[in-house]
Amino acid sequence: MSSDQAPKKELAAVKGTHDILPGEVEIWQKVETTATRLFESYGYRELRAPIIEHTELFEKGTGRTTDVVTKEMYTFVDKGGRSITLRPEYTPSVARAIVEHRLDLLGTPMRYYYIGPMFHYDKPQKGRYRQFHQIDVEVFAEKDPAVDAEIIEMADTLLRVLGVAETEILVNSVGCKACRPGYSRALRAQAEKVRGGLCEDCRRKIDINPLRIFDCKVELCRALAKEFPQIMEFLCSECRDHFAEVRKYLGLAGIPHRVEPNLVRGLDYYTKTAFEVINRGGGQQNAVLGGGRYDDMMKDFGGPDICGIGFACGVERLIAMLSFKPEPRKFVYVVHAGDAAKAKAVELARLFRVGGVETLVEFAGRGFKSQFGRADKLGASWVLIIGEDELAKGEFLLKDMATGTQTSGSPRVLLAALQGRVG
RNA sequence: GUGGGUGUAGCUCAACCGGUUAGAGCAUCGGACUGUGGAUCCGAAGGUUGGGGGUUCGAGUCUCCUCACCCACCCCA
Repeated sequence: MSSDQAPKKELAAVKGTHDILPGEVEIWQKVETTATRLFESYGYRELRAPIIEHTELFEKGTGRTTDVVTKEMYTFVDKGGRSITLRPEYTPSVARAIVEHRLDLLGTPMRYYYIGPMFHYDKPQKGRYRQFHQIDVEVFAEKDPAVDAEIIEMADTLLRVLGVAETEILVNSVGCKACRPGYSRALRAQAEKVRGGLCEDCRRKIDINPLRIFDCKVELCRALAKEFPQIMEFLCSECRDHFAEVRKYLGLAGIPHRVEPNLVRGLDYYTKTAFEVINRGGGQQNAVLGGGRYDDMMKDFGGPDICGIGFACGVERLIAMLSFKPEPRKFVYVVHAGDAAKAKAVELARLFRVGGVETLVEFAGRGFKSQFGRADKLGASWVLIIGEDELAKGEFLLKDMATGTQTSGSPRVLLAALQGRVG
């Protein structure tokens, strides 16, 4: 019946998902290779986890009370009766892999990165898609604040190397199990006093998670929140020292940042350091990167007591800020006419490719003129000409499309000339 | 999940107050031009006006439903 009503529906991409076509995919490749090289230079290694996990992993890891878990997961029952979820975030998968493979006993640094798709069942809008992509970085078993600064430095460097401007790094500490309850109580008490002035959502937040009142965009709420106690005054000495050290190392690294006492994270597991990179010029979905420390997550969901810290960067949001124009490719277009020339075209193209030269052969059977037109339109740097004369001589013409000059020579001579000129 | 906006050719857009066969530019393909690109000229192809119902003698136009996209709330990277 759906096919009667909307015959084209099955031929369209699923709502909130997108094809990344040639022309745009080069930007993705640039971002991916840049991030990969950068992270590897810090000693981080790629850890690839499956796209699907047991639903329970996110319920325990991300948190049963979070919006992500309660209403935004792609969850289904597989044929074996298991509840399976398309990962909404990556951190729980890495934690799971560590426990499953006892990576903590290997003695190797537990510094991992990954770039791949995540899934949220949300209503799509700008900067928010059902399948989106994240660059994810995680460090485990490093409780030293210097590592907090290290990954913030990596995040900042990634953005700078990619040429992203107009961003700002916000940092905060959200405390720990020892000190945050006290702060929550103080916050709740203060919020209760001004309950009548708060919006409906914020009144609900008073009981659930008063810290999230700081996220509200309603003018009056923001004004009232300014008078609320600040977490810095409530941090225990350990958290206070930790935060001071993070800032010290950020300062030594020359990383500009702003302490934002109202910065809170959406996921339950964060402790101590929380940070975010926002796009100043961006619209509503202006958080391009966010993360923090989660020292209790592993233990809380039944694993070993290993602390962690990490961040996730939204690739779509990152790319939206890029003005990067990919370099035009340098390649050879082979013009050929006749069966013998076609066979020779295939042979020489193979030779060129082995020699590291990108070479395109088409078989549409066009005339010479039309083939040159194709080569021009596709942006070929050179045209290799294979016709009867060339076949007879065993020497072929190579035309430089920019200058129009043609040189004749054996395939190996021509290849050698090209090899010096391809990037 | 809740609101608002927009859907016409591959792309960007026309089409009066509801009125004949829904047009143009770009792109595509072909020809002028049978071994040499960008230009020019000529031609062709391309559409169930997102889909479905309703009103009407007549709907791209009005109306309802639906789908998709965009924007905001919400959430978050």
